[in-house]
Amino acid sequence: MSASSPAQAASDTKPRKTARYQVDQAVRRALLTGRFIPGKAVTLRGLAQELGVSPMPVREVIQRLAAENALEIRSNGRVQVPEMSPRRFDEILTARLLLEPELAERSLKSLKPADASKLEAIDQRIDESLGTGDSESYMRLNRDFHFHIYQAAGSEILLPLVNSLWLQFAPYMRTVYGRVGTVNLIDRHKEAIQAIRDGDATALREAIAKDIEDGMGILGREGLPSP
Amino acid sequence: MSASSPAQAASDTKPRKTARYQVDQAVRRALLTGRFIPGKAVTLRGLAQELGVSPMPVREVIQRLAAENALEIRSNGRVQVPEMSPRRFDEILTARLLLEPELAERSLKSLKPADASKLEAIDQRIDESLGTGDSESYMRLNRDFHFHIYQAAGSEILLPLVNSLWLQFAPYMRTVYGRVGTVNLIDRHKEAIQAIRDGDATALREAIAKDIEDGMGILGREGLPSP
DNA sequence: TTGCAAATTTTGTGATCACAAATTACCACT
DNA sequence: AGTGGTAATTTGTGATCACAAAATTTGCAA
Repeated sequence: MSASSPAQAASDTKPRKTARYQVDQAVRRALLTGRFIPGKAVTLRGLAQELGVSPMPVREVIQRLAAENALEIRSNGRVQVPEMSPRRFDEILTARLLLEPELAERSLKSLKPADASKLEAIDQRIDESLGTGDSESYMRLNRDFHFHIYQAAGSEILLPLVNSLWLQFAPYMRTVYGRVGTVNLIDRHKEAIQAIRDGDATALREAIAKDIEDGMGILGREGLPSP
Repeated sequence: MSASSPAQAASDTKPRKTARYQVDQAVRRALLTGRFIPGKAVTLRGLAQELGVSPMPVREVIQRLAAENALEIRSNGRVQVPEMSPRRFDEILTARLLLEPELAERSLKSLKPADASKLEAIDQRIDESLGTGDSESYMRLNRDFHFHIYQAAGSEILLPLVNSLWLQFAPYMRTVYGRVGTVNLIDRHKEAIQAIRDGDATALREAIAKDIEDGMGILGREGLPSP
C-alpha cells in the first residue's frame, strides 16, 4: 500500500471508492513491478479499456503520475515511462541517499519489536525470490521492506518525495534485472533489522545508505552510457 | 518560470499551447504568491470560470498539483490548500536543508559571472520590496533568486523535488508575512553571490543552508502550535 | 431568537461527443 | 523492391451532459 496515497489527503484517511483511485493504484503497481517498458508509449484509451473504465479517470491519473515524474508527457501529447539516463540515475541515487536515511532515522522511535519481526519475514521471502530469480516478487518485497520502515515515521513530506523517487527508478531497474538477473544482488537488510532492534540511529542510517548503494551503485548503471 | 514544468517532458522542451498548461501556470503562480488561503476550499467550476476555460483542464491540473502535495483532496472530494502543521513545517525545513544545498553545489560549475550579476540585480529588488513591505513581490523575487541558481544544474530529479517543496510552504509563508510583515527578514543572498563568484562550493552550501534557516527557522514557526 | 429538518443549490465524478493533430496503413509509381 | 504521398485510423484535448453526494439555504416550530 502506497503511503503517500493518491486521491486522498494525509490527514484524511479514507481510500474512497472512486474509479480514479482504482486506476491510480493499478498503474502505480504496474510501474513499481516494471510492467511498463520505458520508452514505450502508453495510450489513454488503451489503459481505460484494459481497466474497464472510461478514459476520464485515466486522464486524471496520468496527470498525477506525470507530476511525480513517473510518467512523461511528450510535446505531442504521447505518454510514456521516461527512459533512464546516466544523469537521471545519478541524481536519483543522490536524492535517495539524502532522504531515505533521514526518513529511516525518523521512523526509528516508532518501530517496535513486532516491526523487526515483520521485516525479518519480508527479508526471508526476499532471499527466496532471489533464489528463484523471480524479479517481480523481489521488487515488490524489497519495496515492502523499505516502506515498512519509512511508513512508521508518519511523514507527510519526506515520504511522498521518496515515493516519487521509487516510482522513477523502478521501471528501469526491472529492465536491468531482466538482463542480468537478481542472483548477484546483495542487501543490508539484516544490518538494518539489527539496528532497529538496537535502536541505533547511526547504524540504521548506514545500513540504509549501504543498501541503496549496493542495489543501485553496483548493478544499476548496467547498460547506461557513461556520464 | 517553473523549472520542473508541467505538461512537458524534461527532454522535450516545448511549452505547448494547451489550456491545461495555461491553467497549470496560473494556479502555480497563485500558490507561490499566496493568493490561495490554506484551508479555504477551491472549487473546480469556480477556477474554470475564473480562467475562462471548461472544468476539464482544471480537473487535470488539480490532480497534478495534488500529486505534488500542493493541493489536498479531502475524502469528500473538496479541494483546498493544505494547512500547515508543526510537523509538516519541520519536515519541509529538513528536506530543504538536505536537497537545496546539494542542488546549489551542482549548479555551481554552470553559473557564470553573468549569473552572479543577474542574482545581484534580483537581490537588490528584494531589498527594495522588503523596504516597501510588498510581500507578494518579495516572495516572487526570492523564488526567482533561488531557482535562478538551482536551474543551472539542469537537474531532472532534484529540481522537481525542491519545486514541490516550495509549492508546499509558500502559501503558508504568505500568511506569516501578512501577520508579521517582511521588515525583519534577513537573508544570505550576498554571501551566496560571493560564493558563486569564488566558485566556492562549501561556502555556497553554507549560504543556502543559512538562508533557509533564517527564512524559515526564525520567522516560520510563527503562530504554529508547538510540536 | 434558536434549533432542526426539508428543499435547493453547488460540487466532484464519470461518460460521451466533437475535433484536430499525429501516427499508421496503403497503394501507385519509378 | 524501394519510395513517396495520400487516405484511414488512432490519439490527446476540450466541452458538455447526467448523476449522486455534499453543502447551503430556507422555512417552520418551540
